[in-house]
Amino acid sequence: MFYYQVALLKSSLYILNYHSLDELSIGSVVIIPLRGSLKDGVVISIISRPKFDTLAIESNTNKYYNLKQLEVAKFISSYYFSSLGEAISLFIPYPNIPYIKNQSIITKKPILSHIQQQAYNQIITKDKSLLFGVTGAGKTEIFISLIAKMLGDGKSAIFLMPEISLTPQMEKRLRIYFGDSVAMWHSKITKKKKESILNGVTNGNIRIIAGARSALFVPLYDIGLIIVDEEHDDSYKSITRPRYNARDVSVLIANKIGAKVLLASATPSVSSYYKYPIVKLSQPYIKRPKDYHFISGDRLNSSIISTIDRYHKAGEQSLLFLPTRGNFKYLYCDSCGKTHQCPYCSVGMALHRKYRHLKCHYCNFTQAIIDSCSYCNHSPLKSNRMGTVEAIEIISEAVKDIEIEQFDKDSISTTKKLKDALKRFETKQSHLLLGTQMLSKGHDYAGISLAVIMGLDYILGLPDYRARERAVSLLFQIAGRSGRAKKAEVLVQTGDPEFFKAYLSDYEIFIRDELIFLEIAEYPPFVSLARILISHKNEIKASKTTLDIITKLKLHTEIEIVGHGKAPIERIADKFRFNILLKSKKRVPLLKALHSVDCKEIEIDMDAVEFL
DNA sequence: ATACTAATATCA
DNA sequence: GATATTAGTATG
Repeated sequence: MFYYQVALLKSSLYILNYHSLDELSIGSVVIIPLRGSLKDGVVISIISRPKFDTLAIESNTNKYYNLKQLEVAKFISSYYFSSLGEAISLFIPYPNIPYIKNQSIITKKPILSHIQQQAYNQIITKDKSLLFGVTGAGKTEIFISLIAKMLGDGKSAIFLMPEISLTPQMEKRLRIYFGDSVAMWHSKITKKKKESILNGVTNGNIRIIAGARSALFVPLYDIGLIIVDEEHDDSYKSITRPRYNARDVSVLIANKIGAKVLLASATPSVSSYYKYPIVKLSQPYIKRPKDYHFISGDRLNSSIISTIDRYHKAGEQSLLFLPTRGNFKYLYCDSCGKTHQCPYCSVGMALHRKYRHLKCHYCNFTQAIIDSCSYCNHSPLKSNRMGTVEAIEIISEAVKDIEIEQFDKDSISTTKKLKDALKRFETKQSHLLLGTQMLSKGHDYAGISLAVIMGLDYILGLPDYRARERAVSLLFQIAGRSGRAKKAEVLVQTGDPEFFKAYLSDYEIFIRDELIFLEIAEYPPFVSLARILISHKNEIKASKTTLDIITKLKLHTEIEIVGHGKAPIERIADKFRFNILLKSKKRVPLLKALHSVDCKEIEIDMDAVEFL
């Protein structure tokens, strides 16, 4: 009889013990009984007979996790505070059949400019590097050359992008060089398609996996290179357990399997700039100067509208960025000043005019539009904050014959809608791209002569130690979308133009300044930072739990409790929320302290990027 | 005392 | 995550 520790897949449960008459290898995916039903588990280790009676493993499957996958999963579970089963579940197991592979594939290669070739030569000698190159400097050709080299060496490669919406465009470019040896992988790929891709991987036809976070966990054979494009993007951080950062885990995996890792961005994160060797790609193909203009205020005012109008009249296309999402508009009362809030969350109910209802963006509670104040009964209610929908209405009214493309999560919900919107813009059927974050995410649009950026002050004011980094990087990303083909104007709305002006010529100057600031203020990358989120239906209980945890944490002298209290969003889905923010010069004591309070009702967010 | 629901503990 | 167990509370 053999006894085993088994981690349960997709379960927050800790490791359980089972027995089997068969000798099973570590990493085997097995079926086990638990409370009368059958579950998937993974054999973690062989143990001697436990003191209690065990149940028998129901059956073995023909899938297994290899030791490297298990090691990485163990790290993820202990560093990001999830169960081992949850961490292993990120990975796709290997099938128990031999891989047919390892032959060298010769592909087409792009022709590199002298500058690109120099960058390539530097990257090829390093196991980790950060490619720092402005938008349009030709990073993609370098990626392709590196991947081609890997295929030539009989290895495979992973290419990560922060968002699914970026994959179609990159797929096109990769297919030109790699044809069917590249496959796209993300959560929207159908089960059937995924099966066929995994087939392709085992029979050696597919050697490159490109896609979002989950692409990192596809069981490729002999991975030689992991590329993390737009590495500064916070979308790489998972907001559900395990709360891992795919960029950081990429570096870890590359280390473990001896692969090369390349991070890349036009606006690298301050922390990656600090941590990794930089390869600069400074000269854009074609140097296009940009004209920056600054205006004050926080509304869509006449000077913004008249500028858009001027460009439209001249037959030029524009882009307008708003910080807040689609229908992010609240109802508020002119008389008592209160905002109409969700009954279950301490956030305003967003007005969705298209569907004529109010919706909570946190718990999806929906109700009909109300017309009098629920506190003082005053009517009518007013709506504030500019949403994309209202901005489009205002501009359509003011600018004659302008066709506007709403470019946000509410309207661009599918790949097809994205493609269609970009197509209309490309063929000049539409003249203005108006949207949120999505506009900043590396979609390629040629021929934009004017970029208008609103709401930077709102971002600067967020309760986040990276607020400045987010604002400046956003400005660079949006500005980078314009002037690909000709000289462009960038209109920036902010109350603090001096702050931004200092950095316009070079993002690196900002990074250096920010590093000095972060070192003095003792924030990452100079310390480790973690957030504990406590949430409970009963506010008193949540508050008490918070204080209990703090008492426990105070026993640990090597960590600092930065602060604690109600979360900026006090209540979500009828649960009261409290935050504790912790930091430590050394990562190990912080992890140790956090493991000492690890309990079920709380969520620990290591290297948190969101503080709401 | 009993019946029901909500909160909590436990699973090998 | 599902479910057995316990605590909590309304009811007669």
